Amino acid sequence: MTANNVNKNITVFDVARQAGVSKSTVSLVLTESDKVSEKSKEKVLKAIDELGYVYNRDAAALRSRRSNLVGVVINDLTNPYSAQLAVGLERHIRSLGYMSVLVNSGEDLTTQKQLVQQLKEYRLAALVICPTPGTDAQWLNQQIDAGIPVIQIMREVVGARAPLVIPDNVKGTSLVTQHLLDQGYRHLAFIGGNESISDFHERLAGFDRTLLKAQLTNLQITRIQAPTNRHGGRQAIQQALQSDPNLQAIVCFNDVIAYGAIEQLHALGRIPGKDIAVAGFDDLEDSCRMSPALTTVHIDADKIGQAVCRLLGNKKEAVASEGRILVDVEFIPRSSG
Amino acid sequence: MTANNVNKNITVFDVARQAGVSKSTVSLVLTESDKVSEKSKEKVLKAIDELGYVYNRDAAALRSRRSNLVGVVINDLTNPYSAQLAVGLERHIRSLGYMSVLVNSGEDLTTQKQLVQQLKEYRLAALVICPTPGTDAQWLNQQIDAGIPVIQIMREVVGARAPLVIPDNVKGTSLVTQHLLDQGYRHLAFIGGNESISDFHERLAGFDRTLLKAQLTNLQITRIQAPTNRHGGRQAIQQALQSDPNLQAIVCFNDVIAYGAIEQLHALGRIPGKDIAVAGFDDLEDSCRMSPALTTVHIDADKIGQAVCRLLGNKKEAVASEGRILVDVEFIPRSSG
DNA sequence: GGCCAGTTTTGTATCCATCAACATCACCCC
DNA sequence: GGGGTGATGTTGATGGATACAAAACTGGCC
Repeated sequence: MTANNVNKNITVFDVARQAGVSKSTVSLVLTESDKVSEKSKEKVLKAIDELGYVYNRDAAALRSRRSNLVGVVINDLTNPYSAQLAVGLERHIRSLGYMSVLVNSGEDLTTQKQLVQQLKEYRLAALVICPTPGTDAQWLNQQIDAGIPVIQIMREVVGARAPLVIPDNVKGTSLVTQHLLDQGYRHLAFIGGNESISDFHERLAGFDRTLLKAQLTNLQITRIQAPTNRHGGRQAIQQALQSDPNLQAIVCFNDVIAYGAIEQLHALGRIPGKDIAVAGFDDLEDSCRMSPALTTVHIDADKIGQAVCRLLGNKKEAVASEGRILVDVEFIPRSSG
Repeated sequence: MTANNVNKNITVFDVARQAGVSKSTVSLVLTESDKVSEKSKEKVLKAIDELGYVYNRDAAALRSRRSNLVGVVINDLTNPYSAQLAVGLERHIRSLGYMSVLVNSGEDLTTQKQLVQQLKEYRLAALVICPTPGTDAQWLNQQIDAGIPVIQIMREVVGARAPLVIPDNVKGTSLVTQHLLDQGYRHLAFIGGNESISDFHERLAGFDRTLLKAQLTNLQITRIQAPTNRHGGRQAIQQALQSDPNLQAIVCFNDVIAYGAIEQLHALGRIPGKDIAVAGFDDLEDSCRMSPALTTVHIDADKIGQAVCRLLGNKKEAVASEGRILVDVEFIPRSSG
């Protein structure tokens, strides 16, 4: 009653008293409203600093019926590209004043469902999801109907009413394939990936269409699916060589597959980039530094982050105006192919 | 006033009415208290299901003055071991009923500070941090004093009053070094890492002490620090070979450094595991599958997760009883050394 | 002084689950 | 029968910020 209560938290009320304004004004400053004069704002900020006040997000979220958390569901954080993407997304989301809650579905449908169910309890500002194979459009639409703004990235769930941010996969593999054809290679393979994800179809389509358009008669083409990790790459190239011993060039579903392929070629005593051309997709940080440096397609994780932020910022408008953002990619020829 | 208000959220009150109990009882069920009869519990769960009630964490956190969020600050998510660790941690933390908020400091001190400041606004249940080099013990202690239970992992900030979970680094490199000595190698190098982090000192200590204990007179030892990525490994081995052209065996600070070293050796036409032995530390997923398979030290990310959870569970007791949990490591000899 | 339109500020109700303290109940013991 | 004991259940106040509407300023002008 008399002594200053040590155990009590400092609230907007204390700040208001210290600054000589009402708590509403403090709240306006905290939410960066422009309806507050420079003078009041300064007084409030000074008081906040003096008291060491810490904003209470729980109380804010309770009243405003929405937190500033953005759920980010990544399919597989142990995949280097996903990690790179997650880091970029997190930074961008934070720069918008949101906090990202990064979770990993591990490509497991049940885990993904549980995660989203749990995330809902936080009244997310938005949900960014790189959907696991087999994700149900109806389920995703349910989440949207429940009031969560959903943004799909990297992979498309057909029929979902959520805006989408993906790299231009078709363009990427088209450029790679054309490059290899231009060098005179006619025995080509596409290895890695899995038909249950949309980007596989797109990347393969870029490959196939380019071959078709070239109208060459002496082509020999091999296609091998494989798990998206190094080991998958190793196995796939083994299979591809079995199916076509005169293989000249390999388009890999992504860089990790390419890493595996290159390792396996080394082990077989064949020199990648010389005996056989290898190209990837993603342009991981290591790809430019390995030997041989990997020919690949650069996806700018930063641009993906920016696109997601554009959608986050737009809120309403976004869904209607930009249902699908295609992020440009860049072909990077290096010594491996 | 009369019609059912469509826009209104379903709350514990609605559930209580549907189940024919009070809202406190519903709350008890939600917090999994054992002070509620099986019969009431069933009624409540049925009502929750029927109404499609979603728990509101914000309200809960506001009243209970603590959220169920656990902040996880990782130093560098693009490092594969960190990613592996983060995934393991996240899974464990979730299994305890908490939600992990994964953020990436990118080894940047200012970012780390900002992140923690932001995380504080959520009244974290705990903060798990893999501290960036240069982290100030006093700053960390301030956070603890502010009421956040802090757990350090992988790296130690000397003077911080936070419990610590680290792998047995000394044992790891000791075993590696002894193994190399046993094979008769006398020209050894330790490459990679940086003296501003505690694990570097520990791993180097394991190396040095083992050499000392061996009491050999014909040793030639090289030590090269380098950034912890593949490129660092490539550069470091280049330097090491310059300093000792007859190098026989290399102890790498971690697997990523070893990957770089192996690549560079390949490029120089020297066969790792045959011309020169290479060993790593971490045992990344790829390490057992590459060629040559990498001799390394296995750190079980799961065990780290378990140890962290033990600390999370204990609350009070933990800090006193288990200030420092040393997670056992396992030496894995393979063909690279 | 009074009035206007626009900008700032303030008072009050509200968001929803939890806590503390208090009822209730069945059961048993002396 | 009085009252103790332990398990369940309930009431009412509470946590800290924001939404909303109403009030209090602005400065200019009749």
